Amino acid sequence: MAGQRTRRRIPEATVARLPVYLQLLSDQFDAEVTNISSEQLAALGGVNAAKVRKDLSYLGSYGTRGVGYDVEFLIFQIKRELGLTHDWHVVIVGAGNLGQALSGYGGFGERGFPVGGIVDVSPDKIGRAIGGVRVRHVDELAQIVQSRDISIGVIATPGPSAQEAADSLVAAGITSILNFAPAIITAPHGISVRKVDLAVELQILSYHEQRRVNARTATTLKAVPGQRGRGASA
Amino acid sequence: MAGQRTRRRIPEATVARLPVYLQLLSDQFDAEVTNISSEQLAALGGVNAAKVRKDLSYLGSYGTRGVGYDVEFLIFQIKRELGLTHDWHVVIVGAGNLGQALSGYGGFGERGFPVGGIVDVSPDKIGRAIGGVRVRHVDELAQIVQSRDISIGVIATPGPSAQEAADSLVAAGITSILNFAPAIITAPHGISVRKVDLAVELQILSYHEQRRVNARTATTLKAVPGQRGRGASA
DNA sequence: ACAGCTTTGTGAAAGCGTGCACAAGCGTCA
DNA sequence: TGACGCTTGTGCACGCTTTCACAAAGCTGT
Repeated sequence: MAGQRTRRRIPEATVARLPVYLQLLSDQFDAEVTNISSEQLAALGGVNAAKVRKDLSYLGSYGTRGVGYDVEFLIFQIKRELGLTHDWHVVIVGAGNLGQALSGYGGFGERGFPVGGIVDVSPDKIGRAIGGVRVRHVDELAQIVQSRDISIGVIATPGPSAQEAADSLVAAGITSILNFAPAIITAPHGISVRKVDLAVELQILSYHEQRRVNARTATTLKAVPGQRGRGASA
Repeated sequence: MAGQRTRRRIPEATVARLPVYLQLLSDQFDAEVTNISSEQLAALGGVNAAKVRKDLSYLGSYGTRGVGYDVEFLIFQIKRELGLTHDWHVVIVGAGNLGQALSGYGGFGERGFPVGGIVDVSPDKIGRAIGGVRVRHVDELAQIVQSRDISIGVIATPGPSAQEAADSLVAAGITSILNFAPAIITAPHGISVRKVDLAVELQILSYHEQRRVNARTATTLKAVPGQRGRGASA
């Protein structure tokens, strides 16, 4: 029965891992592997096997004890659960460096998210074609969204314009937003928002590098005495 | 590696939020706000005020009760903790679509992570200049890394080449890797690895869209909207 | 049919992260 | 100087996530 899909709620942490399993399984499928155990899949993904099994168990009991999982069938089930049985067109707001980079990079279309439109406000960007898609004015957003039944918007504007872009997307009828701009945006309840900030990722790495350096100098100096309180090292 | 440093360890979840606070505080500083309360900062970031205070408390006791935090001082402390008191050059492996997009996008340099080099294996890419940096052969990686004292590498190759790229980076002396390729890579213990997969983010959004659609068709039977978005409220 | 080996699916425990609630501390003003 | 109002810093409880451990279940060979 088809109506069973909404009954179980999949934890957010699991949802975030399903695409990874899908990726790994697709690689295996291409390598003509037809069956895989949770242990093998865990090794490929660098995670714990029990976690893999628990994650997959949210989809249903699709494994065979003593054998493992059928690769092709599991791929199908994950795709179904993630809603990847059809393409989702996306619309990109912002045709600057980042927007051009994102739409020029073919990765979206290849993975089931073709670019259905790009909009900007700047007259000297409108009309240009990027990655085969013509840049249109942001006022046409609602029309673009409706004509292609688009529900996912990508924000690739500069930080200060991000909230405005989000408001436009919501007004146009978008229900999910992927925000690449370095700014926090707010959206009405019921709209899914995710943020990817390339600089933030680098800053997190920087923190670990920083600690590495600190640890190294601290080891050289051996135990630094005193320094009571905090914020001593400058 | 020597025994675990007992210097205060900041939880990973907090480390991931510090760059966000930094961003917000910088905006406030530009707007000439000199003092801010945890409540205000929380509102800007769409998070809980207690979380903000707890996060900031890992840096030290830099707030003033009854008053709040000094914006400029807090910016400095976060930067210090994240190791952002100086620029970190990065080297990009892969000069294809994604690599070109990343280095052409000025966002890295602006935020303290200038591109110190780009390498590829393809002869027809080597020698070309992208975003002011000349593409060199991957064999020159170690030399590039050492001459500029680079410790962060960015992988922008196709998925199948990602592990090879990672191995090259590690061999060249890199200690942190940001992986944009759609593949899981493994690195020796002690190397920090982070993965950003644009398609994965979209797939997570797709899951929520999928549920929305299912929920809508199911509302004919049940009147439970059960909406769960991410991100902030106003 | 059964013994032995493999692997799943899942309770239960342990580990983290989040948010509440409040005492402690600081500034202000009479 | 003392009382009052505001905000930080943090103990504690709760909920989500991860990991362990093992019974249930399937396959193979005798």
